[in-house]
Amino acid sequence: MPEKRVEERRGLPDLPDIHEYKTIVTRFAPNPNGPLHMGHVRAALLSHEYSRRYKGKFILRFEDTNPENAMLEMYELIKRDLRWLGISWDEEYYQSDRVEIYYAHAEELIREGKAYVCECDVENFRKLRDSGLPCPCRNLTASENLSRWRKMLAGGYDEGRAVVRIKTDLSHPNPAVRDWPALRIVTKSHPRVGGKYLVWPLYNFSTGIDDHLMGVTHVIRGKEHEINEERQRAMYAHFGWKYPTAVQYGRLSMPGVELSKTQTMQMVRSGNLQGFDDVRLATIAALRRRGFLPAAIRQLIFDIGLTPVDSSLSWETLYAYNRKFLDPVANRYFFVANPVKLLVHNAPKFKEVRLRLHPSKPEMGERVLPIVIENDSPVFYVAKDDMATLRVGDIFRLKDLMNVKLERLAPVFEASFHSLEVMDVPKFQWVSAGAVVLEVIKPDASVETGLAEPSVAALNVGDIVQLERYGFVRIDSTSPKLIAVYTHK
RNA sequence: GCUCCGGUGGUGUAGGCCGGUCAAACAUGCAGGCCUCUCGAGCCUGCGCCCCGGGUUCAAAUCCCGGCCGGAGCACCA
Repeated sequence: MPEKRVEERRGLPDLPDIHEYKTIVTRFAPNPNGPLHMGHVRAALLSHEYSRRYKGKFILRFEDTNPENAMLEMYELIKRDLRWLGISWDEEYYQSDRVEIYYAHAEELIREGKAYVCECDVENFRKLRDSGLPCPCRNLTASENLSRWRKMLAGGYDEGRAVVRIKTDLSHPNPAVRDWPALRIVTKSHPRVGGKYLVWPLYNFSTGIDDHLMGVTHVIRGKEHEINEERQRAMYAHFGWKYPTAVQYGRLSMPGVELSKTQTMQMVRSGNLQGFDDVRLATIAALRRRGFLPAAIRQLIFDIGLTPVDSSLSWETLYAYNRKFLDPVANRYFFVANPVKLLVHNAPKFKEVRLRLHPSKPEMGERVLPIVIENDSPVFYVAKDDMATLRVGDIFRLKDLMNVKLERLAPVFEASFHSLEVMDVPKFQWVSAGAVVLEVIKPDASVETGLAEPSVAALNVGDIVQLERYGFVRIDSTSPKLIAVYTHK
């Protein structure tokens, strides 16, 4: 019993009002106008997790009611990202397939005098709204509004000339919720449904209606939606619906990382970034490419939890979480960045050495590092930076092999054999025969080239390994060149 | 400017609704040690926090008021 308490403390808190509903229903409702990033994933993971905890239902709903920015390729990318994160959904909807439903509800409100078609110039409307006054259209009869509505649907208005507004209390303290717009005219063709519709619902209208129709019980969303909740509540009152339980969380930021979708899209288009999975981004696609594990991202998001306070997340924290999951499963290999040649004289003529793939898990197997011998001396490549720490006469160890004494720095590094047994001297990774060229893309998108031990050539794209004393790395491509992406230390 | 919301170690969270058991917990970070043929992992020790000021109370991180600071929104985007 006491242990259970501790368990519960460490996990997510319970959702409010869970006993008011027989089945808990949550949803994730992305706009397919850009790639998913850490900020979105928070809503997705939390919503999904709660639906599973309470054995409820989880809905994926694409909110693509703005033909101006919906992107066809994003639907699949988003689904792929979600699946990768371990998220499965029970129902899948596209708002662009539900336009008729929104029309029916709009018409109902208009007929009942709870909404009206406004032909006012936006600026005039705002002026009136801000002083709490109705615009001329508001007082039209229901039948006048109905004919305006039919005119809208029939294409009788140009873009921007008419909008359906939901009536609210004009004295609401926040002008932004007064008579908010629910549907507008967009002539641009929609990437999924083409030019089928001219009238498109705005966010609050379609989201509000869908949440009710789909039986959503808990809406988990960022606090930037607080005002939207108020707007939607006004509409729910018109329909006589009960508003779901809303939970909001604060903004998630990552210092030095661009999370904004519009900014990201711009940089991708302008060529400043190489794609949605550019290593400098915190999109899910980029994190996957860099070698982050879904489990690490899930754990981190759950630990951040549901607070309404803003939180800023550093890469360091992300690294720490990922390392915890990666370290036990990643194979180890030798890699030397910026290699320099090293000759060792008078050394035993080893042809190869067998090493564990994981230092504390012999069951993971071994790999072989062959050694080439030229003119009676074994030849190695070691990292330039490592050699820079030494002076002539210093003793160092070629890790897992032998200790040597540095004899001369030029024209090539030369050392003499010292001993075999492990000594308390610097230990450097090395490669020799069969080493393969490996390019590593660093987090700032720069590239470092080096030599990796032969076994690295047999790795597959997607494998995440540790290059000892260098860092974790995910194999990004194997041909024509062997390229890895640096994950973190 | 207006309307909301929030402020716990460097960072991320727990605790706050139901004041005392909170000179405050966990993770990460940083410092040191142990271990290890990796500058990784693991283990141990240490550092470090209740925004400020009043009030209520025997007692406040927790309740109230004020201030300061931060955030969100004020789109015919989502």
